[in-house]
Amino acid sequence: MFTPVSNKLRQLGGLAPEEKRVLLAAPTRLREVPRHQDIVSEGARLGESCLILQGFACRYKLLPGGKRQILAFQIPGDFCDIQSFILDVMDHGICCLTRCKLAVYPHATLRQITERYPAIHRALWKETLVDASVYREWMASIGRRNAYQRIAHLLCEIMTRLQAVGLATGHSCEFPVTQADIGDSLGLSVVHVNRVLQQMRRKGLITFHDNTLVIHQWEQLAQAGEFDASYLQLTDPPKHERKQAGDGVSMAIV
Amino acid sequence: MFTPVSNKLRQLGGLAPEEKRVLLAAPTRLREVPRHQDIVSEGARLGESCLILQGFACRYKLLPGGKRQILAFQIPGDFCDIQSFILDVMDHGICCLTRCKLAVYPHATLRQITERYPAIHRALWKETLVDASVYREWMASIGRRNAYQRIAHLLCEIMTRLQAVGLATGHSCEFPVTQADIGDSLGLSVVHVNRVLQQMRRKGLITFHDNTLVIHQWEQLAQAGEFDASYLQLTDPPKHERKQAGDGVSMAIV
DNA sequence: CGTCGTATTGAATGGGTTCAAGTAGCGTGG
DNA sequence: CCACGCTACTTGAACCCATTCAATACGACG
Repeated sequence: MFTPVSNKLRQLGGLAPEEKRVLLAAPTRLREVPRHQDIVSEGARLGESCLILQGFACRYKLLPGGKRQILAFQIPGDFCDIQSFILDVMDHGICCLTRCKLAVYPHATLRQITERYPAIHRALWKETLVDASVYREWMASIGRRNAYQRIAHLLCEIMTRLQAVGLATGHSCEFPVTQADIGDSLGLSVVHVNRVLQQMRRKGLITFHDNTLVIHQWEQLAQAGEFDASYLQLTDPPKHERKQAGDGVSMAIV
Repeated sequence: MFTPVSNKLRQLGGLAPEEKRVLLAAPTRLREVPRHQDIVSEGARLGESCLILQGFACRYKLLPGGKRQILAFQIPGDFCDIQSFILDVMDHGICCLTRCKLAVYPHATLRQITERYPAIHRALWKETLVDASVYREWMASIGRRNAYQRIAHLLCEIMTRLQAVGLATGHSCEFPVTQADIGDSLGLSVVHVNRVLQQMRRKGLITFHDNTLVIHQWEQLAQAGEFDASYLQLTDPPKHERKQAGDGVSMAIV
């Protein structure tokens, strides 16, 4: 069913079959959140964390002036608010870009699991460290790359991450964001995003419409964006068309 | 001796005295690193992690074009490369801004401790989550604030963090960075940093020379930078002149 | 068929960069 | 003691990448 999740679990480093089973049996319920609605809002104090089964979301901050900064895009398999398990108050919101299906993990359950299984504890920690690694790369992008490079880099990142969880076919994937979203994630205006995307299309590097991104010339785009996937900490090189049995485990609530 | 560390430990959330003792007894040796030298270099695979006892450091990335992005400033009490305990390869370097004294924690030791003491495991995880929270705030700053706001925000952050570990007296602290460093941390050119700092000086908001930062008008600067300290996750409100007994624990190797 | 959200285009403006030159402080060595 | 070199800071002027403002186009949807 939710192969992205089992693919993701494989990334999560060194979990034994039993530990994977424990993690998949933990969520107590399924939650659905409609498009453009918060999964978690800034300032919230939570008693549970959510794993994305289906759909796209984004972390974001709203600044006093009304400007928005998107901090990350979250895709199926991401444990999108696991940090609330440790930090009391959310310093940012998480909003659905599409309708999302989530698996809900009560913090009490996570507490029991992490105290009993140090390997799971480490795996969840790792998940947040990979997030942090992505933050760092974005910071470098926003701080030191120009608009063309930033957009190229972002598109390569999205494609690579979706490939890793089996949600891309070749160099094509769903990426349900508006040009305004891209702007808010890279510190650019909508207008300029539009112009740069056109440049890339004219050069034949990409097509991007109907929420579908296709990268026609991976090498050129990756080079333009100085993209090197190592910061994503993917243990397996992203392969296309990988068939995944999910280690024979499946999610209890589904 | 190293009061910043014991102050920091108090932030680290709900550690029992014994657990603090364990953490302080764990480092096997002291390490000193001279100014402008890497504590850890990008690409390194480490067998140990370092806690900063004295001195200032910064995380950074070098981009292919030769540009540099500073990702964070690290101060005494920061567990500056704990992430290498979980992630195999460093995706960025950490460089000393001043001579640094470090307490070295072998990963094997950390492994034993975290498996035995879930609370310490959580505390170390939390440390990295606070780092991530700071990354997010910086991203918002670099992406959506102008030069004046960015610099104001950074100066407020530094002051607040140093206050929290007892390294500021009132609104004055040591901040041993060049204007180029500030530029590289905020995505600005040296020239522009210089001009904005002069603006702030002319308005009487700050003085900043000889590596000493003084904020004369905290309210104005904080407002200009939209600074709200909550993202720093300081459990105690930073108080000046706080005397700290360190819970009667002290570091074994010192 | 009007409306809303998104994409597109042109033109003017501006925040910040880049280039270039000059200044100041400090340690070193002859 | 001064020349020298190094690093950090400062200033002016030209330029440009990206923003802002404003108008238009286009498709989906009730």
